[in-house]
Amino acid sequence: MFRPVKSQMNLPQIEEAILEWWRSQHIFERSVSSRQGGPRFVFYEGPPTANGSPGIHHVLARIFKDIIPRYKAMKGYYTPRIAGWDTHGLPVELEIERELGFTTKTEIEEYGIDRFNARCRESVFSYLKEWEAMTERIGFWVDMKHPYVTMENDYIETVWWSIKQMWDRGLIYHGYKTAAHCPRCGTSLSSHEVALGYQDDVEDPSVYIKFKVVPSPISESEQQKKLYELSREKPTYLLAWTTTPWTLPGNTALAVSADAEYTVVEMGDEYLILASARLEPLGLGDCEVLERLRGSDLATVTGVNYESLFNPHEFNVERRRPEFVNEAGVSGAPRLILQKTRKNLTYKVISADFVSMEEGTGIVHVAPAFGEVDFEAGMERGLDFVQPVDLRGKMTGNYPFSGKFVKEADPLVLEELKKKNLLFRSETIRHTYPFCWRCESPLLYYAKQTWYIRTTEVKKSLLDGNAQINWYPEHIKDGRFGDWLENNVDWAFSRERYWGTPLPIWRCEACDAVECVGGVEDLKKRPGFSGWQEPPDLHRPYVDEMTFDCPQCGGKMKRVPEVIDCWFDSGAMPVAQHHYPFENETLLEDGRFPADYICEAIDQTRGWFYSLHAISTLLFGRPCFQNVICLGHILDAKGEKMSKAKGNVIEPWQVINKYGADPLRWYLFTSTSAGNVRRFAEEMVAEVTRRFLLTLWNVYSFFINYANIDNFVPDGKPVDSHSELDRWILSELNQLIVDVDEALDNYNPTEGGRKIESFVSDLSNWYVRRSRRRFWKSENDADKLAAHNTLYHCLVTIAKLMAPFTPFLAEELYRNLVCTVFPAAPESVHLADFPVADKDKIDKRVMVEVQIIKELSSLGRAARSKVGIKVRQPIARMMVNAKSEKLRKAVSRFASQIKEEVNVKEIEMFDDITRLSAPRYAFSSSGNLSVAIDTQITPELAAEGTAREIVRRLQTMRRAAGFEITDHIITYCEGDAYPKQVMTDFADYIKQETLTERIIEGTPEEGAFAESYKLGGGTLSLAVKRLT
RNA sequence: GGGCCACUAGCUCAGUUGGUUAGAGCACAGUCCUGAUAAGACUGGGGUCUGUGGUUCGAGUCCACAGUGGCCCA
Repeated sequence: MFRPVKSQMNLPQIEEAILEWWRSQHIFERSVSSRQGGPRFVFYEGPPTANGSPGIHHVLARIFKDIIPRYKAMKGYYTPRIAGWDTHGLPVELEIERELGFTTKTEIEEYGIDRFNARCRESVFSYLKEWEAMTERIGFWVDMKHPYVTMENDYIETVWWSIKQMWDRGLIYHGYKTAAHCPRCGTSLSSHEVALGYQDDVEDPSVYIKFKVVPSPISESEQQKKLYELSREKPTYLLAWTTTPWTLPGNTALAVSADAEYTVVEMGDEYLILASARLEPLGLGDCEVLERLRGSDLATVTGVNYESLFNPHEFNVERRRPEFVNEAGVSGAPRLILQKTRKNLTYKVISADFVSMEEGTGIVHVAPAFGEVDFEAGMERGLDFVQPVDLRGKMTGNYPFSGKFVKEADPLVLEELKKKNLLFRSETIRHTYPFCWRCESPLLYYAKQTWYIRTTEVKKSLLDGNAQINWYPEHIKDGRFGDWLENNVDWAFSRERYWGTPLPIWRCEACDAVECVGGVEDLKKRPGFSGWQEPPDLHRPYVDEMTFDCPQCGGKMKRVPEVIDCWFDSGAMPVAQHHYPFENETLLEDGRFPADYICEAIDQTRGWFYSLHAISTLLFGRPCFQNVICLGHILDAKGEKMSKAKGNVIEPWQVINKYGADPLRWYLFTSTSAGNVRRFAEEMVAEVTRRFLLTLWNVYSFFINYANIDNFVPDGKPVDSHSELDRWILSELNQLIVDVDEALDNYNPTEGGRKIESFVSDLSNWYVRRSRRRFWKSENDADKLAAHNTLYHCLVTIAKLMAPFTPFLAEELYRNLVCTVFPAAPESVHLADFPVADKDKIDKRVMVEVQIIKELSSLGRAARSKVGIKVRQPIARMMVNAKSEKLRKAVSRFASQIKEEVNVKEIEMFDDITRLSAPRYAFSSSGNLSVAIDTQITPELAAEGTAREIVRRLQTMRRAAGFEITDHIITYCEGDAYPKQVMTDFADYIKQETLTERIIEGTPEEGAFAESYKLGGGTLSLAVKRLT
């Protein structure tokens, strides 16, 4: 006996009960341990930060992470899943800064790095409980009792080890990077933060500056020679444009486009040089043209020289020049070497591909201290580096505008240039400019020293490794991810912050020698080591206290101040989660590396996907994940990004509490492909529940109902039925197993889920619909048993197929269908094996035939509806055009099905259906199928129709009266002659269909449920009374 | 400014290697069916397959350009 089931379903309640049962029976742990000895399937969890509430996008990622290992476990793979938490990084610090009301780093340092970091440490798990609750509630099975945590000493130690590996191979260097810098907060901003603060319509100066050409007799072309002559005739100027006058003291080059044409024009007593294409836009089209030349004539090896606008030496500002020199232990790092004082300082014209002809003059002012392209050009060409602005945004040196904030210096700089007759034109412009998202100060691009990992060294290896990875969707591989790798630049991985893995590099205070430390023992055994504290904490400020003696000069070595990018932390998880190589030395050989599967959203191409791949390639020369599902983002129902400000954020708990986790899971799996952007609408979760989950539930409750009525007990043997209907659904079922297995094997839950949906629709709307009578009939014969067995087998198989998708519902079905009757069976569907298709049962022929039969039935119903004959009214015959042998066979095999479905007495094949005549026949056709129905209703057929009408009324009354399906009744009737006659003529039929023991003519007894109807042209009063 | 993805019915999505009249579900209207069903069936309205060119005997599908939206980078 199965546990009785109602046709209503309260999923949230069922799910909570199953969660409780899973917990108490340790089903997750056993689903892993029971497959020990099987092949390994390795999943890596990309660690979320637990200092914010999990959102709907986290649910999406976590269920896609979940489904594949669940499937693999059922396929016999040993698949432990370790949870992880990302605990470092700027977002954590910003949260604490906000709490403390800090806006500058000075405030943090005054507060104390120890206290600050202690607060960070506390805060990272502030939402841990909620994350754990959510993770469990949505059925993401992952070991949260033994997670890896990026801030733990062991984890940090492995990160140090991995950095040391790179260091030893010369892959780490100290270089420069241009970053957006907030002068008020005194810190660099990450690109994400910069993106938060763009403002449109910012008014800035738009000025044209004249740079005076120094005549040089050294010429490399005719044009250059001409230029020399011109510049001796009259003062000649290169005209450049800028919106940031305060950067002009830092100018050390002018850039032109090599292929573009430039013109020398006459302007009163002087000559100007600018791009020919910019003459008209600047209103200089009428000037007299003296010479035309190419950019490459200006930017020759020696270059046209021009006078420095502000010679830094005159204003007490340093002039440096990049040189590639070997710092002790650090190879090939560019350093900026101080240059000697020089009078009459001149700079060169260079050519560069960033020169635009769309704005300005076609000659670009280059200041390597400000701006990324400027800086890169400076490094490449060895340009001078002049930095006249400090980190607070104030002009240094002793310029007339020294001490002023850059924006305030702008007009003063222009005033100076005007005095020197170097200002050609001064206007203003409105454009987009970034501001600090916290304090709204204008951001300054500023070149700073940063530690780099030379990833470009292994670029080929990165690309080769990527070629071995299966990306879902595929286009990410050569698209977004492949492009990112193709354009690889060295990884600037240090951060001037506090709460992060400290960079394990120590520098000698005396001789500047640097050493990299690869672990705690490595550190402690250094000569003269001191500063260790118990219990150890490898974070700042404690690690900053640890010092040792310089092996070069014996001086004191102190750690450099930087921490590392938290993306490096998470990217090191394949080794760091196991504290490799300090523990688990066999990690690389014992099957725990690389991962078979990872899954995150698309933004991780430059985040975790990259950091994993880069670190693995750097350390081991091969990728650390083989298959990856890359999810698209979730937008709201209107296609807009969810944000707290817009108030369109979906709260996952609300959806789960209302509908349950499985409907949400099913919706997310099947609504669109994993890689697509998706719009989330709560109503769609409701729809999926109604359309699919409830349909399945009702098939299930239908089965339980009748199985219990008949005391059906499955025997566990393969179903062998002679019924064409059974053979059809079993064929479909086995095909479904093949399809779902293949879809999940190809990391495509969407495809697999949709196949299941379509099967369940067939099962409910054709198999059960067409089999109702077989379950309902009173004899317990072989056909009924076959029907029970077939439906049972279908439901059990679906439960197993759906287990990875909807683990709760699948469990509920499985526990009742299987565990109640087979005590020896695995007690959870998640401990069961994934179904294996019996391919012999797949019969394409029968599948095609049923398709035809369904279509013919539709046509029959359509023809009836055209002439207004209700389906309840039997008709004499339906003609089917007999176009092919295949069709004839299908019809003959399934004739009884069509007859019932269309409610027709006979099916006949007819060669030329068009010879039948209207109005006797009504036609309907679609594609190459057509049917005709006989519309003539004989009195016999009419009476039968009336009988069916009576049965229908009685059934409705039974239900309205609240009787059970199996209740037997007495039926009373009184009324006009015709309906009463029908009741008499069809008494047996009516009694059988409505479980009526006796039909009594006359007034019903007290307490009977009574109603009156107009039927067959007369009135009939009916009443039903339950027999006790 | 560059790259990637998407765009098919009011909404959510299918649409195989280019090949009959572009489909499904939801929603809407009418009719029917029903002792598993919160369902289902039939009919109907609703489509310049984002647009413009091109390749082809033939384009929703392939190519180019443009537009809109999303993401990433600058």
